[in-house]
Amino acid sequence: MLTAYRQSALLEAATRVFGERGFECATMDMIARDADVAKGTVYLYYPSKKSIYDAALNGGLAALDDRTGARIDAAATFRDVISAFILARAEYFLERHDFFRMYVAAIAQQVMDVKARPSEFAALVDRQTRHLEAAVTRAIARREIRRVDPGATALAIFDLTRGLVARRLGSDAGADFADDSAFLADLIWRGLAPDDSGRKANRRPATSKGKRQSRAEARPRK
Amino acid sequence: MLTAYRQSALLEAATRVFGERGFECATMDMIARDADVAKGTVYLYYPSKKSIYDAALNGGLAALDDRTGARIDAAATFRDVISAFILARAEYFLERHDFFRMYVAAIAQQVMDVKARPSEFAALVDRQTRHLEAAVTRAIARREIRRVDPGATALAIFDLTRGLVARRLGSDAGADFADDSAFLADLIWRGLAPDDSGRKANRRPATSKGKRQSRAEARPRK
Amino acid sequence: MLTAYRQSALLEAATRVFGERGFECATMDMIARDADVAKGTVYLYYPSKKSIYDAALNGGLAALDDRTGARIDAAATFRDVISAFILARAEYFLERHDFFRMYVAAIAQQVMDVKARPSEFAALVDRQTRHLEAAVTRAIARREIRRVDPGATALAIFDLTRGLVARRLGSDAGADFADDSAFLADLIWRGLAPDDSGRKANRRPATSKGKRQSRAEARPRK
Amino acid sequence: MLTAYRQSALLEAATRVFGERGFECATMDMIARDADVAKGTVYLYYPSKKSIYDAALNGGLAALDDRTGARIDAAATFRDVISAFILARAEYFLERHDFFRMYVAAIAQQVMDVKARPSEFAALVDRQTRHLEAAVTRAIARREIRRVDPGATALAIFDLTRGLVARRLGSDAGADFADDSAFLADLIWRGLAPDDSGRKANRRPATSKGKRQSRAEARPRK
DNA sequence: CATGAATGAGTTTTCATTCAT
DNA sequence: AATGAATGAAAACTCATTCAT
Repeated sequence: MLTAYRQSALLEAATRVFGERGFECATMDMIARDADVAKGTVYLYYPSKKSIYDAALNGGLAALDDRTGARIDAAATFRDVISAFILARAEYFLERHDFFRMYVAAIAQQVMDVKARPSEFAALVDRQTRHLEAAVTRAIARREIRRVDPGATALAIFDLTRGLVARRLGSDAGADFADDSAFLADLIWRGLAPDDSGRKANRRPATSKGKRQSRAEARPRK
Repeated sequence: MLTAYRQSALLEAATRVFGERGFECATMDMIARDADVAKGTVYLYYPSKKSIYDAALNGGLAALDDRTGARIDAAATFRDVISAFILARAEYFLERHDFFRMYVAAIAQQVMDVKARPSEFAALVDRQTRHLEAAVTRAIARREIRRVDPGATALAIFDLTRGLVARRLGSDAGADFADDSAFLADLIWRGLAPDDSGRKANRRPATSKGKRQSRAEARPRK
Repeated sequence: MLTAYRQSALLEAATRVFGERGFECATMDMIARDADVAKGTVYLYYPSKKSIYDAALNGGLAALDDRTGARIDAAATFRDVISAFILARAEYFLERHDFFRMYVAAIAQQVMDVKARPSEFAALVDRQTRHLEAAVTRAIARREIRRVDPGATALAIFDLTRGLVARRLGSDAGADFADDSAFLADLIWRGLAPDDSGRKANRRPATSKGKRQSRAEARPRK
Repeated sequence: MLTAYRQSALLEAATRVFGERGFECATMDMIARDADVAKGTVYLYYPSKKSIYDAALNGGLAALDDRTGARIDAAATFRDVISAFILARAEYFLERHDFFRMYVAAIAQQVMDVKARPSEFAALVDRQTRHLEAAVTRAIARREIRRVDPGATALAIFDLTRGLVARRLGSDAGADFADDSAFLADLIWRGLAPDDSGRKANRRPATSKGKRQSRAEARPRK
């Protein structure tokens, strides 16, 4: 159906425009023009500005999630999981600059709306770390890494990845991206190494066990 | 002078309003009302919405910088530097929720405006990691930590701190904040431990030396 | 022919929709949906929104007129004419709420458009009182009632009927409708009784003779 | 205060525009232009199109009510009450054509919105017949007129007046207005005359007593 | 210095009408 | 004949900014 084509063309246009100007500064007219249709046509497919925004954001996020999840599952060791997570996300975002911008803005928005009711976006963001968290748990069980809080660890990897991508997008170059991601993967891997033999730099044997709530973007699990 | 008083009252009001609604959704009227002056009065002190926004943002950022810098300088060991950085920033932000929200939105905005000209804000953000970067360099020289890229390391710590605070602000709880920050400090510290004796989890001796540009929020220094 | 069927189905749908929402708030889409055809199809039968509106309005009005005329003609005495007029109209409107709403709105609209060119609607409304007016004239000739201005009298009966129906439609009850219509018929009948013998409440022997223009909804006949 | 001046100038402009085009077709821009202010200025005084409409309608209605009430109270006999009611209203409306048009449209609208919740407008319309109804009740007690349903009677007078004015506004002339109103007053007066001696045209001694709900525009009293 | 009324450009959204299929 | 996707003009409402007092 042509409808499907229009729908996705509009979503792409919306991602472009929202990514470049942000929700408030984007206008429906810009989106329409970008998609080469008249303003009214956009409303044939999405009933409001908010709805096309949500569709673009959640759609992109779901795709990201699939990709990340698949890569994590394909990783043999936890060392590979870390790299897989960082690289999968970084690659996805680097392919889709505009979507990344929307994404960052949406995360920021979430921090703003303190009392926001649990949105689909929040749920998707949450899912993002879930996979990683599960991998951390498995790695602990396999003694690949020391006993750490899986949630906090997943979030740390998540935050580092986000920072990495943000910086890469800002700078024109992408040359030393491999170095940077390798550095982060290495940093985490070392930071999670099991407490063996005589290590000095090793206080606080981990964090307390009671804390499992620290969630992706901080929303309690339910 | 009364002028100074007004100026700062307006800045506080602006921080409150911008923090709660974001730049676009905040109105000059809200700010004026919050500061208990007439709308026109705001324009006596700041020539535009953007200008009062910038003043509020940069003012808060400068204060944060001072505080962070002082705490870092007071730290004896690098282990303490890490904690000092995380705690100084977290405390500042937790005291000033509204400012943190402005800050996060501003960072996001920066990611959005790809072609943004170097702003004062960008410069200030940059300065934030400078102090930390210098501390990393010193720690390497003192053999406290292994040879890593100081810039990348500083940014990693920076990103982790930001994520920590964002999560803390989102959730109502603040109980396990100490745990979380300790976990992160520990993770980094371990991750930076010198390569001694027989450690296994240790590939890639560091990252290449040529890369010093990876900057806070990624803009090349000028 | 199917064409005729479609045409009348559309008219019914239009009456329903216009009656419920008014001309401005009704949309062609609603009418099409109500008639179970596509939007474009409506335009195959009526060239514009206004035209389908007019067709629905004038069609309903013509039917009303036929019905009222027949009932008046069947009445033996003028007393019966009054009742026939009131009841014929009231019954018709009560059967077709939506049409009555259209009708009322159209009357109001006519009052609004001061400079409106003589419309078909105006002519039809005019015809409504003509029959009644003729009956009044005959009744006067037969000495059933005193010498009154037939036009003014017909309009008075017309107005009272309209008010009665409007009130009946607004309230849910329909119980005391018979009472109300009887009351009105009686009021008029008494008001028109010939000046005989010793009646006291009887000043001003009628109204002047020159005035025949007072027309239904006030437009001079042409 | 200038504010009061603006407020009433806007109300006048609104009455003019709403009276000429109706609620839907009137635009805020027209009102603003008519009042010689910018579009935004209207919103300084009235928060929405609906609100300025309501203010204009209810304001005009309240003034009408005051005027009518005063005139009725000043009437000595019930014969005078009838004339007073008709004339007071007719004069008011003839002075304010635009308001009358708004009024008629509002009444029509009420018929449309079957399920409309009791509006201020409905209450004001109701009040209009209350005064008259009370006068009818008094007249019955004084044996000036026969025993009729006061509510129904008041509404009949109300409807006749409305019809009269509507017709007068439509036609250019106003010449025979005195005649017409006198005719109506006479018609009603005769129709209400007490049942004395030997009158023929007199069936149904009035209407049943149980029916007091028939309300102006049909809303039950409370 | 302070005020707050006034402005009007700019945004979202609706819907009658057209026209290719 | 019938469809329904596309159009774009029009309208309510917002708000940064100005300026007379």
